[in-house]
Amino acid sequence: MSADPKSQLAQLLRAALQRVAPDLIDTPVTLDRPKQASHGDFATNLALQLAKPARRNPRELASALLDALPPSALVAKAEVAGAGFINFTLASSAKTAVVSNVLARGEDFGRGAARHSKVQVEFVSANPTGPLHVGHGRGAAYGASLAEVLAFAGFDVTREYYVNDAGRQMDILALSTWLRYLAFFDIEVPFPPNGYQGGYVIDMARQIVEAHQDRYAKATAAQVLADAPDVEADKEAHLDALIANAKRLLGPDWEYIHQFALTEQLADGRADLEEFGVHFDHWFSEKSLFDTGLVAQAVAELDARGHLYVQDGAKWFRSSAFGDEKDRVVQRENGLYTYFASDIAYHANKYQRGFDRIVDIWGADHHGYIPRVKGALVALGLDPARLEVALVQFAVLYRNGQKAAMSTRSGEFVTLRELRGEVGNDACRFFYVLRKADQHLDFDLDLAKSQSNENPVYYIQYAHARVCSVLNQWGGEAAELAGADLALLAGERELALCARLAGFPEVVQTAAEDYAPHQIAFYLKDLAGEFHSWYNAERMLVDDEALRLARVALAAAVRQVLATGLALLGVSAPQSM
RNA sequence: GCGCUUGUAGCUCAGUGGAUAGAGUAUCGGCCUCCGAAGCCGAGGGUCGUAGGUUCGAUUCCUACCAAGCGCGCCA
Repeated sequence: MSADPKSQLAQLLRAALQRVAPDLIDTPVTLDRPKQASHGDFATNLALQLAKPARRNPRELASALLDALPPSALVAKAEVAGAGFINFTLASSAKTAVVSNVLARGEDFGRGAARHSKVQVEFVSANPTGPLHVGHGRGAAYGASLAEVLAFAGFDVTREYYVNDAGRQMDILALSTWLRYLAFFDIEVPFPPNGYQGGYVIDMARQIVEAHQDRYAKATAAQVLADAPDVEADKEAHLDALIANAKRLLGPDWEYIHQFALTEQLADGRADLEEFGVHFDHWFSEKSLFDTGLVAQAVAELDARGHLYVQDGAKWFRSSAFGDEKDRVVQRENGLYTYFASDIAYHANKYQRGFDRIVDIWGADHHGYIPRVKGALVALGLDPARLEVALVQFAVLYRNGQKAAMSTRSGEFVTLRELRGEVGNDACRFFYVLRKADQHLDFDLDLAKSQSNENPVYYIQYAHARVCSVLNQWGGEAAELAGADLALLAGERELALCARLAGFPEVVQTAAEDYAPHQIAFYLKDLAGEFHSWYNAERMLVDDEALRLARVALAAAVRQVLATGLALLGVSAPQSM
């Protein structure tokens, strides 16, 4: 069979359209899978679409189309229904053919044709200033699943993590680490309230003590606090003064502390993500953009194109001319580039690397940032349509029915590691992608922990394990299944399962187009449900040899698609559980 | 105040310019001498935020309003 039933049907309809209304041949032919079984396997509203331009009664048009439909062994029944729908019921053989198709293609069933289109997906990109928390977890799960789905749909995908290793936040982490280190030598500087409070900072300080003893402790508390504004008056200025003092007092050693903290946190995050099944092809350093001069270059390019102006000593990008609500600073009065400037350079660099499509996955609180980045791209003469920003709402944690505070600086957060440890990687990955990314996610910790066995992921995994168990008891060779007489799969549930399997490639494509891996999750729930239903209603390992082979073949096909789909979501497909 | 997003069953959420709007959970009632009961079958539960508009047809698209979340720094 050269094409799937859906596209064959569409071709038949176009032929009928050519004969009934040749002047309206451009009317798009759409085929839906009706919700109700009584409406057949596919339905089209073609006649309803044609009714107005053709100025004819839709039901009359529908029957004219039916009369003009070329005969095909594919269609068992075709009828006009409702206001003017045409409902098709496929021949059983056309429905069951999917079983042999799945078994023949194996893990490639559902894979889209290679598109030679390079897509970059950038996600997580959390500041390496502390452990990843549950909010990052959602971005990680979403990004990783989306990247898998895009790759499976046929795109050439690159996964990237943008490391913010150049900014003030890293300085704050380095300072925090050093202050904790000094405390080991009784040099007590009151810890700034806006420093990083987490215990991991103390751990890093201890490591430095163990490796280098008092080497970095040649300072007094008074020196560290010299000329710093009062914390109460301005805690940010206070913090900046401490950072400046630390840099001066430590000299070249500051770089060591800074680098140590960065390396440590990056390695920790990386290990965390790897354990979560989230892999990256590239770790792109923000600092490298400065070292290679790309930031200065991007700003100079904007300047050369006449999109910058100086006001109050700072350089502004005229982003309001490109749809942003106001202009933005790219270089501060003190000469330092803003984060926005390095982000412009970063995105210009993404374009230079030749990606056909660039997907940025951001926290939804950054939505206001989109117009200025796209504006900068336009200003640089780049096509903004190639950049797509997918927003992920933060997960709001609930503990004991209360919203849990979540702040990296205060150290009050639930880490991704904790969550994974208590809920399990599979349930975690699945739970995260079980809803649309741009929807708020209420993550009830108590529920997730206490009722983790009720997570729907087990429902799907259980279906997979059940098939595996049956296959084991059947004991035959996979090759035998190719000889199954699929015509014996005539039950209502069996045909429904076949139809569901046949829909998998479409689900993959729409999930990729909509950046919506949750569609895979819902599909798998449906597939598992229909399998469980069939399993309870019919026995597979029956005495009749031919029937047994046909049913085992169907079960094996279900197992394959469950395994493929779960893999796209980064969830394991256990043989037993 | 302006902008973006969201409002669907008690709760958590899918869904779609089409036909009688779905699932999980919770509640109630059934199903293991038979391939795994982490399962299945059934029941109840809805003005799809409100009001207009476009359409043969709107829960879906448009407008206004109401409510919630987020964003409006020479922070990142």
